[in-house]
Amino acid sequence: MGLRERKKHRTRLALCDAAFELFLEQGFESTTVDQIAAAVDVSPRTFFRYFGSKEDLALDYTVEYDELITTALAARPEDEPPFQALTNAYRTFIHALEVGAAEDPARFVRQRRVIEGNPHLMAASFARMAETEKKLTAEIARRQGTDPEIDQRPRLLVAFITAAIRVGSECPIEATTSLAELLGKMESVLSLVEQALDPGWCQFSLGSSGQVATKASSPG
Amino acid sequence: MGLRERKKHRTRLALCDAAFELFLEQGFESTTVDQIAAAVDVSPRTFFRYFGSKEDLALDYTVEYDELITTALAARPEDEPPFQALTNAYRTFIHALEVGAAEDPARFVRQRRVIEGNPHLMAASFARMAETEKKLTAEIARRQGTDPEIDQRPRLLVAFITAAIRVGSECPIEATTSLAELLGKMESVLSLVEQALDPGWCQFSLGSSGQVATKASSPG
DNA sequence: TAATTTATGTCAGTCGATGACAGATGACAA
DNA sequence: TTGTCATCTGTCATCGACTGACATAAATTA
Repeated sequence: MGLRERKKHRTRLALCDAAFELFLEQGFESTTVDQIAAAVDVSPRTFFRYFGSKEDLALDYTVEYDELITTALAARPEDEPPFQALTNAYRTFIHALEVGAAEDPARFVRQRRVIEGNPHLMAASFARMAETEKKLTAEIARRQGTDPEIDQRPRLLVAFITAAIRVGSECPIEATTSLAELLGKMESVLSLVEQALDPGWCQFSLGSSGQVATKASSPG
Repeated sequence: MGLRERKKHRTRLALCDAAFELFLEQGFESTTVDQIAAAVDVSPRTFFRYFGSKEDLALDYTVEYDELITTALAARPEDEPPFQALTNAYRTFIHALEVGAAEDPARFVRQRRVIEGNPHLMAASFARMAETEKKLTAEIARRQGTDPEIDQRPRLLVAFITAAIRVGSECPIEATTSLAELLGKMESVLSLVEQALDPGWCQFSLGSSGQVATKASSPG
């Protein structure tokens, strides 16, 4: 890796660090891009060459987590039933979080706290989740051999799982939550989902019941 | 109602109409507040006296729907099991949509299309849903006599229902979907949820199994 | 009609974000 | 080492969303 690339990498990290420090100190909204840029001693214009927006910076790490889940699902055996494949992918995700946080255990919690402290960031993170949902749905539908545009079950099943992820990674702003606590909560919510869903339904496949109830009107 | 109030009401409607017309014509992002204000012949500053933001206008109607669901839940009999209460509240919502759309059947679909055509609006609408979730969760927890901070089941159950609402009201941008089609989809997704969830789990109440698995660490 | 309240317009300014151009700096070949 | 080239960066100008302050115009009430 050349000097140029190393420098870029360093600036990017510096911007992230400075930004999150300021966010935690004075909030997301009241931290200006100018402040962040000044803290790293680059021009505000340069900031936008590294991150498309202030929001992009705050949600930067979520991208890698989304990728983590989608690839984890892709790695599950083809014949694994949809629900098991999804929950296992989620477990892989939790585990990756545990491992990846070795250097800085508070990082994930810190980031979640910044996000949950700001409605705009919450909103944006939901929207990203929606993108991930699309990918997961496509993969489940492919495995089951159904068309996700017609059969709503893959879509709904994925929505259940991501609902669990959301609930599991909620992180009250007041109380000082540790990563261990948060991971524990994620595990427990995951097991709640496993209790909640009808195991028969979750093993739906092409031709099983429930297939029809999707399009209301006749096709033209 | 005095002249002043009537005038205000009229301006508000005019702003909404003009805005949505422009949104559908040229997109949400590329429609400026100045354009909307000009179309109604008010100053841009006045626009912001009616709506906190351009986004607020686009999501204006969602507020009333959120209220609809929460009050529908509150109206369910106290002894109705949580899941039934939620699904019935959702049915009430669908029905209200059907009735309320009598004058302008395309309105709901039009609004959904504007929202789903723009990531920012999608994001914001998720965030509002999250607020509604909080209220619903509080109500379910109250009925079941559990603490939503400790027992994650009300939270998760509500998240399932709102997941269903999200999936049900998704409205592909390309295809021209009618309100009837959309309502039909909502109904069918609702019945899918009823099939998917374990009826036993959904009747959880204080002291039933599943209660413990929520907090990971010891209580201090 | 006079006094009071309230909605609106104007103006100035902040902040996020983008395009255009010029200068600085690292990469690479001769 | 030197010169060329690609790329990074700063500066400047600009747009659009949004806000506070103040003055004016209109509606409400006495």
